[in-house]
Amino acid sequence: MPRVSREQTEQNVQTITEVAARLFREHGLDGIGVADLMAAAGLTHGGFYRHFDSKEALAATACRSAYDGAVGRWTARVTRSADASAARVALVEAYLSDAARASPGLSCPTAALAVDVARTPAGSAVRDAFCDGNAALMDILAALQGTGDGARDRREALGDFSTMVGALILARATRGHPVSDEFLAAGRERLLPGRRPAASSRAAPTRRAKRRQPPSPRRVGR
Amino acid sequence: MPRVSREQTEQNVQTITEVAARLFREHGLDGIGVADLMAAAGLTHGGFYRHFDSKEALAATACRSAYDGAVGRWTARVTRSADASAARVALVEAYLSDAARASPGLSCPTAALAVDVARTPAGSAVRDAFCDGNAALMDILAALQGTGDGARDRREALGDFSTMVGALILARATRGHPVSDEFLAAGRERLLPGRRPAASSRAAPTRRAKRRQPPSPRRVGR
DNA sequence: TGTACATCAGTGAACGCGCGTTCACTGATGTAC
DNA sequence: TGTACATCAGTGAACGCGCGTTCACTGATGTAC
Repeated sequence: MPRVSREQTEQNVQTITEVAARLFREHGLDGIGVADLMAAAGLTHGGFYRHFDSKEALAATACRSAYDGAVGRWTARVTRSADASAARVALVEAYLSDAARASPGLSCPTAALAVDVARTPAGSAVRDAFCDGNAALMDILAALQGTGDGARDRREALGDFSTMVGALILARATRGHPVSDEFLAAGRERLLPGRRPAASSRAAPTRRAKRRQPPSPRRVGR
Repeated sequence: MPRVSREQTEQNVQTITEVAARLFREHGLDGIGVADLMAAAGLTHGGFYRHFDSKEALAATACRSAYDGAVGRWTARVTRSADASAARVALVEAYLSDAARASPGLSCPTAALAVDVARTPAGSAVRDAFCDGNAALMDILAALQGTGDGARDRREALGDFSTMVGALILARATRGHPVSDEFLAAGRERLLPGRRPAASSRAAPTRRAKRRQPPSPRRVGR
């Protein structure tokens, strides 16, 4: 049933983009093909090039779409929080959660795509999309640091994010081994020292709640 | 010139493994083919299956080889250091250096392969090799923490390593942008607070050495 | 030690397959009158 | 508003290509005597 209404066309492009944003994160930029992407969007592969110049062009668009989603989720979490410090806690706990580990296709594009992007030529469209999106996330995280020094806020945000990305990637790579939970817990402990483990994490159930500490200031000793 | 001496055969297998250990890290497990790997080892692709059951089997062997190299380099650096604290500093500075960012094929297998491995089925040989090698690195790093508590040493090591891996991967993904240097610097600052930037890094040359601090204890406030 | 022969590491062509991309075609949509 | 027709989103076959893997072959190596 060819020739579809104008709004249906727009809807299809949107669906392809969103499906690609998910499947590229799950399988990598080279791990999923045009035909599979189109099939996942409920279409056949032949029509793909009426909407995108190439698979690489879709990858860039999908990457931006993935970051749009991430920025939206981060912003919503910040808005729901009482203050900047609570927002930072909420972001870190969501980032280093069982749910995030289990669903790379719906979680942070940076953690899912960074290594793929690093193997991409320097001027590529995907790389630009990645850098733009990543910068947007860093701006959100920097605004929550509250040191009163913009440059320092930024440095702290980059440091926080390095730990978040590393712990999440390591937890995913070791999924199934006990060390996977340990990475998530170590990342949270490093960024939110003294906080009790979130309910969703059962990294060390045997000694759960052994030493209940008062909620300490979020960054000890700086 | 077929049929080669027994020792030449062993040498060839060794060469294939080492070449694969480098090229898999550079291009990803799916980013380099058997023919290219064999060519890089100075051979043609036809003889490959006399030595390895499959490309995947080579990937597992190459992964172990990559970790053997990494463990050797880490151990050598520890041996050369005056004490555990100095060894930790040396490891972090080497890990988050310009040289490491520029040469994924010769640097940490975890940073190069973690995302690829995460997309691999849970029981795969590559994943096992990855987890074994990673555990060996964690043991080295834990032994340098010196909190006097083994479990805590391990947690600190996993936290350190999360930051190291995250900062290196992010620096690679953003290479060419100014933020790339910032990630390396932020990771070093986070793990080695108060230390002056190493000579190889010129992340912020304009305010270099503005505030020279005394060498502080390596982990403030814990 | 010397000779005859079996072994097998390496070669290069070939296989089937899946990929990104192209294209002739279809028929409902959107437009011109 | 109604009609005729051009447009073009989507289809499915086809293209060339590179991949992982197989295989018949070669001839130096290693061994049996």
